[in-house]
Amino acid sequence: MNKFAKASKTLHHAPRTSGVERQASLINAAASLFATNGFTGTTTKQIAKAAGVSEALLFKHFPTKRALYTAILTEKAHYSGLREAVEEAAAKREDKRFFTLLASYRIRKGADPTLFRLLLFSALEGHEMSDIFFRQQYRVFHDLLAGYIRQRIDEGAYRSVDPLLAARAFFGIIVHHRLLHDIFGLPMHRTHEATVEEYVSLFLGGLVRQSSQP
Amino acid sequence: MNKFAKASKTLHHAPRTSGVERQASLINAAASLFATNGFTGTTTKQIAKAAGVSEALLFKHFPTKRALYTAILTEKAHYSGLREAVEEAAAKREDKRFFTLLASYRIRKGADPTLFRLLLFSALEGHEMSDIFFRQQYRVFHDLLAGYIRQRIDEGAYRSVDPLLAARAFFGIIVHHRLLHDIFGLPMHRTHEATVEEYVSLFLGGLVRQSSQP
DNA sequence: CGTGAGTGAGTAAGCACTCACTCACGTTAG
DNA sequence: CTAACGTGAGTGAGTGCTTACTCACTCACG
Repeated sequence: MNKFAKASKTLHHAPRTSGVERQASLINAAASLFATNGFTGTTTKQIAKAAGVSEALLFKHFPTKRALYTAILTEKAHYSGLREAVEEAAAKREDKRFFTLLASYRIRKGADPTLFRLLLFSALEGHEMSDIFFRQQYRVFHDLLAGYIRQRIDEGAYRSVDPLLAARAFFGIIVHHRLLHDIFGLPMHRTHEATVEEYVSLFLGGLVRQSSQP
Repeated sequence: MNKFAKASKTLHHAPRTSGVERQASLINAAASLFATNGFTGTTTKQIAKAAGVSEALLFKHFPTKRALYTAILTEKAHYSGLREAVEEAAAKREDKRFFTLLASYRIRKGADPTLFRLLLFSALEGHEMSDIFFRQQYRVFHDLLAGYIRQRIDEGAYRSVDPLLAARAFFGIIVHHRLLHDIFGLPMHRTHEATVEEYVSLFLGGLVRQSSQP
């Protein structure tokens, strides 16, 4: 990581980068291009150019274009530490906070659509890593959500719905929002926060007015 | 349509097909391939083979591969006559039927995922016809739904929610269901009818139990 | 001076697309 | 009734270009 100090010795010729750094920069460049143009829509020439190296070097690091794609999906499959915060809200039975956390993790200012696009492309194009990528990015929260709903039904707090379908419904609202705005390019019509609040309120409270006058 | 009678005259050489028929068979073959592999993932050779003609003939009908893709999106942009049935339910204020109709139009036995896949691919790959295709396939019902919800809010039947967001939430549940099953290949865990009913009930009634005991 | 980062110049296969051509068939001139 | 003809369906064999991938090679650095 202290390569820069050494690099100053040789000014005229480019300083050499370590293998892991180069690999990372190739993965980043490729991920962005694959997310934009898909697997078949991206050429190894484009990737090499974006990473600032020759195509030959790309193939020194990854034996095939497909292997590079696989490496990206494997690397990007890791998720951030949202789970802990969500589980805390779940333990305290803070329903609104629980759902708001889940929703605003995906609906927020400056959320990067790269992962979402990669996920969709990999599923549509039928890449072999698609399943694993899907499971890691998606299934984790899906199961967490379904488990919480089941628990709250058992406690009598929620209506007796199908927990799996309810979880999918909530995810549907969120995922669809991203589909509309990140993929189809629809403009936002409310702020992220107001949108999340409305979605959560709708999901928890439903649409039909509960008769307060009998 | 009586080409086959004439065909019996000449056995050794293939009977000729009219231009419009050939065009239609090319569009069908191409639509299926584009839906499966995307635009860049499909070759003109594959399309020609699937339609049973030479590549040269394909280019007699469509000047470029892109023109063929555009022709498909234009043709497939038309939707069936669901709107009338939905508007009838809306006029009668049959809430449950209204939402069930909309949902079961997309969630039903043997629903063809081709259109959905084409829509997703065209949006992801950024084709110029994507917008029009999206509008025709999607926006129509979206606006219809938002309009109905707004009306029912004015009549005091629904809670005072944002009609646009509510419409998107409902569509989200449905679209996400198709995403999971048609694109990600998740198995169904209930019947189509039971699933639709649960989704509609969830959307209309919400998740949280309404306190019947004060 | 050995190791490994890095590349220019390939290669064979595949790509979208073209061209010169054949042939089926309905129309029409003799 | 037939023969010549025009039109349009249909194709085999290309075209130039791009693709994923390779190889022989250079050179920076510990």
